[in-house]
Amino acid sequence: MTDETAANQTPSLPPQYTPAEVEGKLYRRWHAAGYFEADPKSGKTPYSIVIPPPNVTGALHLGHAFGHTIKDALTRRARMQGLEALWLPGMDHAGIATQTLVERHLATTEGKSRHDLTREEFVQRVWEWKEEYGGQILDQMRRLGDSVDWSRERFTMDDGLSRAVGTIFKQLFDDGLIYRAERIINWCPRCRTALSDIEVEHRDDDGELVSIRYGAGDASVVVATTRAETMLGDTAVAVHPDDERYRHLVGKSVELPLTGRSIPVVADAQVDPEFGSGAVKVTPAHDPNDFEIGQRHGLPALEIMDERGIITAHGPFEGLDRFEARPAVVAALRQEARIVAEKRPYVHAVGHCSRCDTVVEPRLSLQWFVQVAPLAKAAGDAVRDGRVRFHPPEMAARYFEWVDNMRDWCISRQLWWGHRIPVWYGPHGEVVCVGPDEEAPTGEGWHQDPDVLDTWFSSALWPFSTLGWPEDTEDLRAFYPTSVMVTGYDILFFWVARMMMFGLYAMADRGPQDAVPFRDVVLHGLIRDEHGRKMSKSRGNTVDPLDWMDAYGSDALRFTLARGANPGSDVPIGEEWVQGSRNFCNKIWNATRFALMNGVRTGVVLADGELTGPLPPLERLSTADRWILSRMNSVVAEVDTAYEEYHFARVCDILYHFAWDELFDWYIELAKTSFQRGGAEAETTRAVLGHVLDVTLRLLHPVIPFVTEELWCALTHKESITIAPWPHAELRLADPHAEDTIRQLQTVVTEIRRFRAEQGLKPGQRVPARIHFDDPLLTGFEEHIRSLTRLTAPADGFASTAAVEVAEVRVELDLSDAIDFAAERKRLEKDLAAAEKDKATAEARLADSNFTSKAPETVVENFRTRLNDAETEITRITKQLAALPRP
RNA sequence: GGGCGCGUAGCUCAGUGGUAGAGCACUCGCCUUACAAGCGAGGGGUCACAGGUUCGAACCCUGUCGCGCCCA
Repeated sequence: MTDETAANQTPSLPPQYTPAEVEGKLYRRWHAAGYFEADPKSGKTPYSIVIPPPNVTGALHLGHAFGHTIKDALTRRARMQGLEALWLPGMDHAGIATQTLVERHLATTEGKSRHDLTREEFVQRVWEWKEEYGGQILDQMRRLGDSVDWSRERFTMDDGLSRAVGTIFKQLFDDGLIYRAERIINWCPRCRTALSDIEVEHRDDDGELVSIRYGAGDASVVVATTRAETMLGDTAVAVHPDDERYRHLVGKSVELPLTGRSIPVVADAQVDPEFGSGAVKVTPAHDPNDFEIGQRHGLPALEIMDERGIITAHGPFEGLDRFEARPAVVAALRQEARIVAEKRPYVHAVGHCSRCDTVVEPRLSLQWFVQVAPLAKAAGDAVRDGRVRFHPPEMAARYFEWVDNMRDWCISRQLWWGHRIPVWYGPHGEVVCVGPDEEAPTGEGWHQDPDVLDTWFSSALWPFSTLGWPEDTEDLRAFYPTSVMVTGYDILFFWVARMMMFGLYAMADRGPQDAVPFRDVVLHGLIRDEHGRKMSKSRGNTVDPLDWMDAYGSDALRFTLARGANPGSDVPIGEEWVQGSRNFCNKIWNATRFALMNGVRTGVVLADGELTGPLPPLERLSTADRWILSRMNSVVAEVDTAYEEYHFARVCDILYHFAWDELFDWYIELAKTSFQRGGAEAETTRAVLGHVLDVTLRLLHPVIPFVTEELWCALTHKESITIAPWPHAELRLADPHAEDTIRQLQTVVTEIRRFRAEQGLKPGQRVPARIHFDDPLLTGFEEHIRSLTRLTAPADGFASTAAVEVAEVRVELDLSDAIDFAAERKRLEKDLAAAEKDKATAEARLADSNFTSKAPETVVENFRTRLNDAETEITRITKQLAALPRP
């Protein structure tokens, strides 16, 4: 192919990459072609990831974008590796969040509450809301480029997944692992439902600590509380059995102020005699510790608040909200001179609802629980004996801390939106759990439990319910266990631990090795702003990922996120970093554009008509060609290693520097000389550049799918990089000699450029020079060196006025009279100082017999070489300095 | 109170026994025909502090100080 025809075929790419012009188009093409759809019957080794289901009410935030970038990179690479890759998308129904949203919608549009509708009508409204407004995150996933299998999209309230919920509930119930009990649970008075322990966030808040005197005279005791209003529900005072101060009171009664009631003093070892007065008030219906004390001593549990947090105890406080009642009770006590001390502010940990931030109220309530002990034990063991691996491994410590100390899981929620608890109660106290294929009992007096299950109960089934469980489907057989679970460490307990418990339980018939829901758990960090601060609305530093995608492209956002993904640490991100990634994409664009403009294509046909595959025979290649192939080969291996360690930051870093600094910089600059010379040399360079670009684009594709697809198709004229094979390392390409040679070339060129810069020569200014090669190594590169350093051939009347010496290369330049001797002296003196310092370091080491006798020979040899090189440098520079005119 | 992690260039972070690195920012010079979203050159660090192990420590051990997160 001649340069002329090549030029004619060149598609004209614009000089800037415009993501908006290609992203939508490419995603639609990928989807239409069905590249993302997995086939359980392909016979290929399966690779599967289920998305930790985002919330149906949610919009994509940077945390999602981050996790999705990682999952997509893993999936795309697996697909290119020839595995049967499945990334399964979907959402959870987010019980509390969705119900709250729809209730608010109902209130503002129709002025109704859900109680104005029947339960069925309300649930119907939620479905309608979901159809109209829910799941905007799914479209945002398309923007990001997620290669998910949309044909398998799932929703936790779907029929299939609901069936899975019913099935496992029945199994757990029959195994005695689900039970109903009256306990103190975490209650959100705003959501008006029970919460599990992990849906409560403990935070230090300013409160008050009030010390109150109960009883009078000898029969009196002081107790302290941060929730004074709960004294209305006190049914005892407790002291430690060994506490001498109160021994005389144990078994007696004291008068409870404001109520006219008299309550007993009990001795209980749970009381800490060191804390406060050593005596505590006991409110069994409104405090978990007090509940336990109450159980032990047979105390009544007196409820004084309703589900909204409003006081129900008879008296002047009835009808007050708990936070209004608190100061009112204190004031009343003060009037009776019962307050002996008050501390404000008193900072203490307060539980808040993780959904709405309302202060959680411990409340005595009849709820359903999962008995977690056996499940949690199995979940811990699977990690302990290596069936499931954590990345990074330190994160397993947190996991163990949780599963080894887990309390029973409260799974009932007082909501209408969700999976209704499949238990019926009969007229004579019957309790019947009804499985999915069973008939519910009917007749007078039978009714179903009104509550629904915790959303996380259904999310915990996700790795197998989405694949068809409880049916024995092809998908389930092929894709379970899934390959990897990728999620933020902040939701380790919500997802990973519970998916482990239920996976091991439901899939137990697979045997211990294959019952696990996933082989690897990758816990990534949290997104932070450019100063490492947590992103939050109140801080005003949140960012909508769509804004950055609009401004810089999805690839730029993805690359920035992946490049920040150092295992185990949080990921700071700022707009300038996204700009930097955009610049990188643009650089790739222009490098490929340059290649195409120079007739580069993949698939080599040599001038003699010989078809050689991707590369010409190695013996026909130049040193530069062999160098870039050797480097490429190392990069392929390094990228694979980094992927296997889930070290995405390193993947990006390796590729960024190889692409930009080596391929797009040095190799392309050297290639310019080849292209200029033309002929066979230009032809092999075209072949090599085409191949290395092809491989580099494929290596980058999992992280930046759009720009790589657009360019790869232009370069190869093939169908899609999405289904192109993942590159593999080839030992035959390793060429240490070529790498050494180019390293030397780079040093020579850099030194000449440095000389030019320090002499104040303009980059464009041509300077006549004579180049001597004492060593033949770089002889063939004279033209390249001249081109890279703007040195012209010596003409008549050439007069050497300055020289640059590097290793075995001496360059004499004719600067006429323009030479700046002071700058030159400065440059040489700096080099001399560096060489002398190096010499001193090496000498000191080698003079130490301890070092020379104990250190490995290669290390000692290394220092000998350094010493030698430093001495040579010193001699050379000293000579050059002496030749300079005196300042 | 228990556990985990982190203190490296102005900023954000890699590096985990053998000559201290990157991106951004900064200084100087360039619109050199792929790219100014670019090119060339340069400056910048007692690797938190104190001990110890080692021929050799940013790296391993001990302690101190500071910061973050999880759990109670």
